[in-house]
Amino acid sequence: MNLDSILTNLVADAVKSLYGIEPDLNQIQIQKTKKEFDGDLTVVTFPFVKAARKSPEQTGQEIGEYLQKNNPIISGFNVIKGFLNLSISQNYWLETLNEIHENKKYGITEADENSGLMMIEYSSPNTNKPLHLGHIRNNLLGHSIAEIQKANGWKVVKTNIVNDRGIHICKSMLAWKLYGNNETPESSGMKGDHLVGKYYVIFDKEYKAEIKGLMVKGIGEEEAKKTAPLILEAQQMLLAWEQNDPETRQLWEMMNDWVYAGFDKTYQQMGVSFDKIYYESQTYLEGKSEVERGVKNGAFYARPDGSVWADLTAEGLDEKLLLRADGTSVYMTQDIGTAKLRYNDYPINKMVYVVGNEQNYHFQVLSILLDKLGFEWGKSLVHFSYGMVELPEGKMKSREGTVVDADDLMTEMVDTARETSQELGKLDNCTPEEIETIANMVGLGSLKYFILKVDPRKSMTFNPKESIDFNGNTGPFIQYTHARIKSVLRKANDQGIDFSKMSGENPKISEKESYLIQLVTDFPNVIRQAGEEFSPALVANYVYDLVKEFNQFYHDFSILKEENESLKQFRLILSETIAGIIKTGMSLLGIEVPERM
RNA sequence: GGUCCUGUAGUUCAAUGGAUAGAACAAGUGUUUCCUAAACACUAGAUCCGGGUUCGAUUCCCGGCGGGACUACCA
Repeated sequence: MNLDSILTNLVADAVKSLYGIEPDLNQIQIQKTKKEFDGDLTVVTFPFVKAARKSPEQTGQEIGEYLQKNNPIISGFNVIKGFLNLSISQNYWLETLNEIHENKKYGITEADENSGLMMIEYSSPNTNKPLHLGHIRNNLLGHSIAEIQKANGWKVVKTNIVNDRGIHICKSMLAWKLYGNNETPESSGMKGDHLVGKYYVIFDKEYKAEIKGLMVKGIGEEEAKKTAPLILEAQQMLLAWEQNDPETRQLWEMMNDWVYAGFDKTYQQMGVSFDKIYYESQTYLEGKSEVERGVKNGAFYARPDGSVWADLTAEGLDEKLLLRADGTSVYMTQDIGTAKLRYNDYPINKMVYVVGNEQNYHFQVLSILLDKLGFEWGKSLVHFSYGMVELPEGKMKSREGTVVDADDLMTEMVDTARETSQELGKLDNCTPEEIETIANMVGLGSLKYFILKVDPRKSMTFNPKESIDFNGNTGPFIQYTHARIKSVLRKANDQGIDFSKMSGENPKISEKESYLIQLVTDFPNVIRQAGEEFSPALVANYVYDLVKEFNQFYHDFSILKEENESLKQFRLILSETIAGIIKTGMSLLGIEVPERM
């Protein structure tokens, strides 16, 4: 039982016995005492003033006296206006720290056979171009949410739905066929996803030229877009693909394989992985048959031209296309099929889609459609919707070449980390392998932390220059603190100091130190809340807060020089505990922390 | 037009309805006989506007104003 709930019950008892009313537990607010006041925890007494029929000061005084008299963990109190500041006894803090220190999995709830299964879909790339900065946010959020939910006792299946078919990949294929001269990743030395992306850009360029040419001839823009030979040919290709045309299929498989090899490298460097990958080429037919079933039972309707629609006007939405007039499926059709397959494959209790907020409408519709089709889980799907990543100059636009490529960015971050380390002489005693490992941890840690510390719902600005900063609220700052703590612990070990647990008399600890223990006790709550709110940012900001507080303490005291043995022992235990929390917390963000740097 | 999201220091981010709205970066000033100076300390700076609910509102409600997304036979 944590301190908050202990205190809540104590205060409830106090109010009951003093004023004869049973307070609503929600009314009892326990919060950390602000630094400028004495005490550890604060009870807000305004809600009881009416029942007490006394001033806030008197009410606080009475409750404080009652608490101190009746419970040994309250060592003192003071009252300021409606705030009752309580001091918690040192013994309580020391015992708590000991318990936490002994618990190697502190804050983590492991899944057991009764745990629910959560499927988390993230990444979901198209196979026509490499991953960019937007995908990075998606991947990092997806991976981190999976880790956080695991830490909350869920069984988690991470999944990726690869959009490997459709008009977009036909565009790359067509351009490669027309202009590619049989170029391959081997012949060009390019990473496969980048090579395919190159042809996607070429298609776009040539297509635009055709549109322009048609418009010169006096054809309207809309008409030109629809009738340009390249787009007609791409559409033809999609049809040929759906009809299993061998040549088209072969080209498609070859180019997709290039892309997958490229993606694998990117995922590996980013440190994300999947338990199960679905391909739309394998799920879209399932969607088609589901849609046809919907037409039969009246959930959807066909128009004279053969296209199939869902009428959602009753739900306050528009009509939604589900199958084109030519019988090909659209995005929504595929998501219906994929959902069905997934629920056939796994006993899913909760389905989470990590997809950008530009698709809020899509998932609103998907939820309704699945419900209409009779899937009882349709209504309860979670769209974990995150905001866009923008650059200081504005939005990323592939046309204007302002897209930040994922591979380039990661390389740049690691390079910068390596250079900075070397400039500072940090890695002078390391082997080249060690230098690489640390540069990777720091460079990627910097990038990941920069992105994950922001509330996912908000759109964020990514400034490449600032993200490589290693000071302040950054990944490297946290990693650095961890490395320093580890360094102290190593030296203590070398000196033969035993800090496996407290022994001897309890030392007298400072207010700063009890505050640190208090922060430590928050960790499990932070994990729980981060899981409920789907917010890695809560974990990130908590860890930073802990590290910052610790750093201040760390510089005011000299741990190893401390004369008092029990105090030295206590400080080492506190340090080790905090290092453990930093490591666990950062691992929930998918960030590694080095032992030295 | 409709639906949804969002507005906090110069900038990037915080703040279950609670005390004097916190950090970081950028600017300025200090601190290395010391466990790692990728650090620490100090100085200056903000809730878009107007109502309402409340003992108390950055937070909740209503109305403006600003920014964004969606409202495709693209995925």
